Amino acid sequence: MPLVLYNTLSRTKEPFQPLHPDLVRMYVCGPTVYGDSHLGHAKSYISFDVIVRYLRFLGYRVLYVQNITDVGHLTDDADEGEDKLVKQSRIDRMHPMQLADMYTRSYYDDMDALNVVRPDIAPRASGHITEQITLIETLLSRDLAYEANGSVYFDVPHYAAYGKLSRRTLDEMNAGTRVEVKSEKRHPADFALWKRAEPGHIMRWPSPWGEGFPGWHIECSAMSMKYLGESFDIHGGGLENQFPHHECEIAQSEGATGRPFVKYWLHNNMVTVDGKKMGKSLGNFITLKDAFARWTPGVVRFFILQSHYRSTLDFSAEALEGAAKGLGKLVNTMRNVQQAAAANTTGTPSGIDLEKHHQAFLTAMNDDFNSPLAIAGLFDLSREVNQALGRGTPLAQEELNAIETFFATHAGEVLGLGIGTGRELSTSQSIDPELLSLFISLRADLRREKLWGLSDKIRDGLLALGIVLEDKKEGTAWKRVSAGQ
RNA sequence: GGCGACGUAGCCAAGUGGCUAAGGCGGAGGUCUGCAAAACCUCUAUGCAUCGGUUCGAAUCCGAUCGUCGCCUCCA
Repeated sequence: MPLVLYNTLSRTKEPFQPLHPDLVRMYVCGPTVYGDSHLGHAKSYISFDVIVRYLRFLGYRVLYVQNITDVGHLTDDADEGEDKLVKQSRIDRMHPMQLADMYTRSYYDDMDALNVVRPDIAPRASGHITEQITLIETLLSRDLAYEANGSVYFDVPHYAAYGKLSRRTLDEMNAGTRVEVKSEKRHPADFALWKRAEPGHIMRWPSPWGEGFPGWHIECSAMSMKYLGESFDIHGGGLENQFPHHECEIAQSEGATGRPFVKYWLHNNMVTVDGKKMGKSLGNFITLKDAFARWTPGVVRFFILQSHYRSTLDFSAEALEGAAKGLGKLVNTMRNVQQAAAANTTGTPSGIDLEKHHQAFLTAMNDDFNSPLAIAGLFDLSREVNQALGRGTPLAQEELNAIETFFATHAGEVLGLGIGTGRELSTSQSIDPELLSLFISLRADLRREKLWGLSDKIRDGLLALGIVLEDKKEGTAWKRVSAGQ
């Protein structure tokens, strides 16, 4: 089955056909950097990370652009609304750009920990004011925008296709109680392309309409088209950006170019807590830095990938603990294979059909990136492998290597779980392996003498330091306390 | 008020017309082990919010009802 993906534009799964045969151009809405990232950010960026990784795995060349929003958006629709970055910087007594830089670094720290591949281009809104002004001028010249008191608004009633992504009509929006009529706007649905800066406003740039700053949606249109062209393949983002943000992006972009903007719109669903959206407004968010204090980044990543990107994912400590155990099982299997391989024996084929598992993985991922189903397949393989290892008859070196490669590729690289790639996404501090092997050797002597009390003292003592010992036929293996503890 | 989702075992979560409803966690029992740990084996939803309907056949399609949530203001 070829790759199909759910396109919000059509509300159906469509076969994936990039505009150019081997090149995929993809844009994902990045964070507004005025605070630490939380689990919701992780779900979004891990989801699109796996999509990028999988497309590359399929052989596509992917150009991945993800912006950093450092201009901020207004906290409300009124003229006196304050830029979130400016507001936070006043609270923190920092320059807005200092704040933006601080949280940009914080964001990448968290994403690096989660093994999220960095975008190929990470443009900042503040660095692309010129491009945004140019785009606004184009819209003005096309009579799709108008100036009012130093601000510029998009003229929504003059743009017929408005609403095609979110499937809303202007009538419906008129009926809505939450769209306020602004005196400057000709129509309640009109949205700002450029805002006049009031005297105290710190973030301001010169423009043909006086000093001001860009509106809430124009940056993504300007930057995506600058780096990916007027038409590109995939645009991703959180579900809550579908309207108005992405609807406005389409209007601005297609209004300016007259060409289709994006072929596939992908939206990830949210992380919930007790069934409610995790977000800044509710104050129920868990920052990634807090989460990492309790679970390793790998566990967080695994937890997120165990549900589909278009499903909501309910956070609870119990669910995270379950994910930690599950990931530990896969990591153990990998370790078992590596230990068996280290024994360097000649052996017999186990009958494990890796090609079958590969096909199952492709089938799962080709169906709109069904990572939970793909992971279920990894557990199936894991069980087969452990059965084979426990059978007593050693496996051939080549087969063990093939299994190791399979895990390293599918779980480690495509899903980014780090398994078998030498990068287990663990935060625990390292322990000297040579010192450890001395203890293990000492304990082996004690066990030979059946001095169980002393040997158990070593095992318990190491456990207290976060090391688990496992006595096997081939000898004693050790590992850090299972991922996530 | 408008628009749109979702409701599968104690928890997380696949499955969207057809063998006995994936997988993980948890739980019960067992094998292995000096004891553990790890691993493996067996069991753990006659049932997919409820009630109707369509169909030879529905968790899957349609309708109603109940419940939860999202968007309509910045938000991944």
